[in-house]
Order: sequence, then C-alpha cells, then structure tokens
Amino acid sequence: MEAREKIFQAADRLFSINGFDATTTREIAEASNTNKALIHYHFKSKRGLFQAILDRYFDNLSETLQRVLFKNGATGDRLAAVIEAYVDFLAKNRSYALIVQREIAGGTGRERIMEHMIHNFQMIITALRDAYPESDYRNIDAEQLLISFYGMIVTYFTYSGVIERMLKSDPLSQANLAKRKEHLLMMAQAVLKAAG
Amino acid sequence: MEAREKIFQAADRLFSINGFDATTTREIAEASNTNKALIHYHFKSKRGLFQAILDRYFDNLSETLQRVLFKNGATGDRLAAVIEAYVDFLAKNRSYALIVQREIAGGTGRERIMEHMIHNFQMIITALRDAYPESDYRNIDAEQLLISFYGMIVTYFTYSGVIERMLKSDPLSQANLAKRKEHLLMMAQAVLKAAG
Amino acid sequence: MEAREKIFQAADRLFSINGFDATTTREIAEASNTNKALIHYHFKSKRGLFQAILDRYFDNLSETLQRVLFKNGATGDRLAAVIEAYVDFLAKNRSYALIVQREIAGGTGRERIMEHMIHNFQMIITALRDAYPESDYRNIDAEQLLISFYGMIVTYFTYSGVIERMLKSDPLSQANLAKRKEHLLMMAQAVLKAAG
Amino acid sequence: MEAREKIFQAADRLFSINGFDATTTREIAEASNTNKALIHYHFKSKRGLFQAILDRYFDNLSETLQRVLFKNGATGDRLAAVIEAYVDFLAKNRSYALIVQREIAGGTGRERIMEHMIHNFQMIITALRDAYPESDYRNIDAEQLLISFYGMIVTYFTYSGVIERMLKSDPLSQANLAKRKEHLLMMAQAVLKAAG
DNA sequence: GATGAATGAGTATTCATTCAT
DNA sequence: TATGAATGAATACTCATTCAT
Repeated sequence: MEAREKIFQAADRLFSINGFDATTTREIAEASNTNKALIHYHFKSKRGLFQAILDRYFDNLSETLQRVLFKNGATGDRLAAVIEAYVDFLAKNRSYALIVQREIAGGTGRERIMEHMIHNFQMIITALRDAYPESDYRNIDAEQLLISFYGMIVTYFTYSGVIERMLKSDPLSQANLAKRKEHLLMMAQAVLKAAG
Repeated sequence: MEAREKIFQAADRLFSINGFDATTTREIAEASNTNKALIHYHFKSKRGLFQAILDRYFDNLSETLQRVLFKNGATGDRLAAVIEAYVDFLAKNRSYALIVQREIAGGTGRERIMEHMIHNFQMIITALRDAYPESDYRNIDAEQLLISFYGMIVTYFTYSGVIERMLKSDPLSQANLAKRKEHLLMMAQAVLKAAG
Repeated sequence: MEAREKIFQAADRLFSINGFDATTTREIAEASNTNKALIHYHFKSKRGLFQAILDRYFDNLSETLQRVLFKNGATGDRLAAVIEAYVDFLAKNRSYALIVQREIAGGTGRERIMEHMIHNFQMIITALRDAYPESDYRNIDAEQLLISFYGMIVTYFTYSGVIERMLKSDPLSQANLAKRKEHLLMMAQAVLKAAG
Repeated sequence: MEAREKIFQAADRLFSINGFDATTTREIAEASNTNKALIHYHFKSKRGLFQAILDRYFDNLSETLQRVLFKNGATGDRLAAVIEAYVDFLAKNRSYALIVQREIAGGTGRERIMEHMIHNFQMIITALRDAYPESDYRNIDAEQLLISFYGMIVTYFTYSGVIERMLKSDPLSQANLAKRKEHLLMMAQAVLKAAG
C-alpha cells in the first residue's frame, strides 16, 4: 500500500478511537510506519488529513443515499430503503459515526460537517415529501420524523459500547444488526399507520 | 460565589463547547477569574475536574429518573413520563448531552460514563417491564425500544446546531421543545398501539 | 512533641534522603503532620529550615571536636581521638554526612557550609600542630593529612550503600564500625611511623 | 559541533555545578544555544540526558582502570598506578566527582551509579589481591584499604572549594596535583610497609 | 517521496510563599 | 499557633509544523 493510504487508514482508526484532539501526528506516523513530516507532505496539516477523511466519508454517504432515494416507490418503501441503507453504511464504516458524533458536538471541524449533514437531511426530506401526496400523511412532520429516525439509527452505533453490555452480545453482529433493522422498520410502519 | 464553584461552572461551559481535550486549564482559570494552580488545588487535575462535573450530572439525572419512574401508572403513562423528564433534564442541562456524547465515543473517561449509562438504562427497562403484564405487549423488545427513544431524545440536543438550520428557529425555544415532546409522545402511542 | 520540632525532624530525614531541591514543603508538612504555612511561620522559608538543620549539626560537631582536641596528649593520641570522635559523630548523626556531601558539591547553601568546614578544619590543624614540636614530624604535611583522614572517614558514611554491597553486611553495625575505626587507627600509626 | 553534543556538554557543566534538580532544561537549552524541545528529541527526558552523561563517564573510567590494573608489577606498583590513574581521571573529568558524589547520597539515579561503582571496586580489589601472594600482606584488609584510598582521592576533588581556601591556591593546579599524588603514594608506601 | 533534526508556542502540573481567619 | 485557600512563577514535557537533504 502507498504511504499516503497507510497514513489515511491509520489516522481514520486513531481519530475514531481517541478523537481529533487526543490523536497526535506522532501516533499516526508510528501506526502507519511512516514519519511526521510525510503526513504534512501529503495532507498539508493534521486538520487537512482529518478533512480528507471526512470528505471521503461524506462522498460515499451522499452517493449511497442518492442511489437509494430516487427509486420509485411508496413512501413507506422509500423510508424503509433509506433506513436500511443508512444502517448498512454505518455498519460498514465503523469510524464514521464515532468521528461525526464527536465533531458535531463542537470543535473546529463542526461547520463543514454540519453543511454536509444539512445537505443530506434536506435531500432525504425532499425525497420523502416527493413520495407522498400532501393529503396522505398530513399529520406527519417530516423534520421531526427525520430527526427521530436519524437518532434511532445513529445512536445504535455511537452507543455500541453501552448496548453491548445491555444485550450481552456484539451489537454489530449480523444477527443483531438484522434485529435492529427489523425494529426500525416496525417503528416506521407504526408511525405511518398512526399518521395515515 | 466560591472559587471552587466558579471554576466548576466555567469548566462545565468550556468542556461542553470545545470538548475535554481542546479546553485548557488556562482558559478555565481565565473564564472563572481564578488561576491555574487553584484548579489543581480544588480538583487535583484537569480530569478530576471533569469527573466532578460528570458526577454531579449523573447524580442529578439518576435522582430525576427515580422520581419519575416509580410512580404508578399504565405502561404508556410511564413511558410518557420518562420521555418528558428526560427532555426537560437535557433542556435544563445543556452541557450534559454534549459532554456525554463526545466522551461515550471513546477516550479516557468512557468507562465511568458507560457504567452510569448502563445503570440508568437498566433502571428504566426494569420500571417499564414492571408496568405491563407480560401478555400485553409481548411483541415489544424493551431494549430496542429504549435505544430508539433514547436516540430520538438525545439527538435533538446533540444535533441542535444542524436542527436549528433545518427548522430555521431555535430548537431549544419553549415552542419547539413542546413540539418535539408532542412528536415523541405521538411516536410512543404509535408504537404501543402497533404492538398491543 | 511540638510542631516546630516535628517539622525539624521530618525535614532532616527528607533532606538527607532526597536532597534539598527534591524535597518539597508539602512532603515535609505531610511527614510532620502539620501544614505548609506552619513551616513558614516557624522557619521563614524552606531554606531557613534547611539552615536551621545545618546550624544545629555544626554546633554539635564543633562542640564535639573542641571537647576532644584540647586534651593533652601526644600527636598520635590526639589524632586517634579526633578520628574516633568524628566516626562516632557521623554514626550518631546519619543525615549529616549525606546533607553536607551533597551541598558541598554545589548549591545555594554551599558558602555557609564551607565556612563551618574551614573553621573546623583549621581548628583541627592547629590542635595537631600544637601537639608536636616542629622537629618531630617535619615530613608531615598537615593539610594533606587532614584531607586524607577526613576523606577516609566521611566516605565510609556517604558511600555506605556501596559499601554494604561490598561487605555484604550493614556498614553501620557496631561490629563494622569498630572494624573501620581499627583500620583508621592502623592507618594513623602507619603514617606517623613512616614520617617520624 | 552537533546540537546533540552541545546539549551534552552544557548539561554536564550545569549538572556538576548546580546538581540535577537545580538545573533546568531551559538553562541547558540556553547554555547550548538550542531549545528545550531538542533536549527531549535527543535524550527523551532530562533524566535520560543525565544518564547519558553518567554512562559516558563510567565507560571512560572503566576503560581507564582496566588499562592500568592488569599490567604486571608488584602490589605497591599496581596500587600506585591505580592511584595515579584515578587522580588523573578526576582531574581531567572535573564534573564526574561532583555529579557522582551528589547522586550517591540518594535520589532517583542512585541504583545505576551504585552498580557501576561496585563493579569498578570489585575489579580493583580482584586486581590488587591477584598481585600479592596471600602470605605477604596478610594483615591488609583489601576492602577497608579500597574505601580509604578512594575516600582520600575523591575527597580532594569534591571538597576542592574548601581545600582551596585552606591551601590558599588552586588545588587543581599542576603543582598541587603533583603534591597530592606524592602524598597519596607516601600513604600507600606507609601502609604497605606497616602491613608487610 | 521520504526522513532526521530542529523549533516556537503551548500544555498540565508543581512549587514556595502569602494571606485571611 | 495553626490552617485552608489563594497565587505568580516556574517546571518538564509535548505538539504541530518546517527545513534541509
């Protein structure tokens, strides 16, 4: 593997475990078997490296969402598809949720993350609204619903440490992920039925 | 106000804004109109100060939950009461959610927070289960439900920056908080109805 | 015991073990079951406390030497008496040698110690010279001899850690001290005989 | 000169003058025309720098002793050779005696120094014993003799401040060093004669 | 691309000392 | 006498970044 990519991956892992501030360039250099100066050669600065990591995640996530959102289908189907896609994305990109969760709470990278976030959220809302005639689910407040489902999904990953102790098994195992998805879909059906 | 308490409050504010690592003892000393040495005199270390802040929050939260959980009432009523109490607690203690969210993602203080968290979660689950005869809501998976509602509630506060831009108004205003509560109660009713 | 004396003794012990710089007023306060402010009340400053300890030692040592030096007797007897008295003094005041050895090598207290030292040395030389007619031991260089015997005596105490490992028994036991004295007296006789 | 060596030499000088604790990294950085961070880059820590200095001294001393000890010759010649070599070493390495004297009295670095010391002492004893038939000097206690001569030699250097005032001339001048050596050799002859 | 050396600015922490009571 | 609280100055050490090769 190229040095640039080795640095990238070591940093991704360390940032997700210890956060941006608590991760040092020396640690990244050691973990990637390179040296501090090379990090600056490839990424200009520690923050530049961090941004590169975030950008890659957001590119992948946007792409994933777009692929899923603009298929035709009923509101319920679209909602289900987004839920599944989001869960799969977070399961595959373990570091993403941890990094974002920390950074959104405050920090230098907050603004950039918020922009991505808002962009994605609005894309989702547009897609969902687009799927149902105003008349059908007039009681549904799309923003509130989005926050709720986003919260339900993402919390499962950011609190996986706590959840592991509650469930007494790995929350990210195939079985437990399937169970979580099932629960989320049940929630979606329940709310649509109630609002219909 | 005593110096100890001035330090405590300044630190609480700064930690919640910038996180533990990005907050310096110099900043805390300046913000509290004291000096760095006094922080160590009263709290032994920067981390000791952080723990003192967390401990106070967890004491308050535990007390709040206990007051609300063990009133009599139907399952739905208890669930509604917990939701309201949690939202109120987070609204009153703005820093808490931000601090915990960051720390739970990883870092030196994670273990201690996780213990508190699990303790509270199990207390809630026990109280809810205790409220409904096994037969009534046999389809409800209490752990999944807890994660979901916890996620719905807490995300509203930790993502308040994003939400503010979506709603184009302050998510923590009385009006918006009331709206959020209403939504959460609607979700609770929907899921209970679906599972009943 | 009075607080003043408790501080004095705790400080004597700690200074001799770790040296002046490496001993903190907090340690002294804890070891003496008092508090830092009281040290300053009784001794003005950390250095004042140190000086008080040194002064007490030098007072005792001067007195001891004076008692022994100005008895009548032959040169050899006087030399033997000084050797014995010095060894006994160092054996009884374990901290003294350690403190002086460190301080004489350099440090803020050096000047004061050197003054005491020179005063004692000159007193000894005067007494020894006074004891023998210029003609008897005209080959003896009193200063050189003094340095030699002082070195032989004091090194046994300051290097007691090393010596313990060489002898495989406690250098400060009665038996070993007696052996050391015997050796020193043998050295004294040898040199006087050679110079006579 | 390289920065590493500049730091090394400045530190050697400062440690010998003021001791380990009273010497600050800032002083070392200034005296060596470098900066504090570079000290840690090259020596990991202040103590690491100190150890490096000690290690170099002990390497040189061991080598010096070995060169001198295992030449053939009578007991008296070997003793004389060791005395001369030791005096020359201390005269050339002014800092060594001061640093060791202080550290041997106690502190964090004591153990390491004691090990070197014991190693050298045992090497000397072995060499001396090896040089005389058991029968010749059966009254000589080699350990006591070693302590005595070590004390006579080293004290001349560690107390050079006091001695200067007594002699009223520089104890480290060529003339005074020669005089000291002469005295030490006289002592050696006297004791061998007495014990023979 | 890669790397050892170098650096200014910063960190948490500790210190002896003082003050008010 | 005794003590808890307070403080300015200092400490060892670490950091991200730059530079020369």
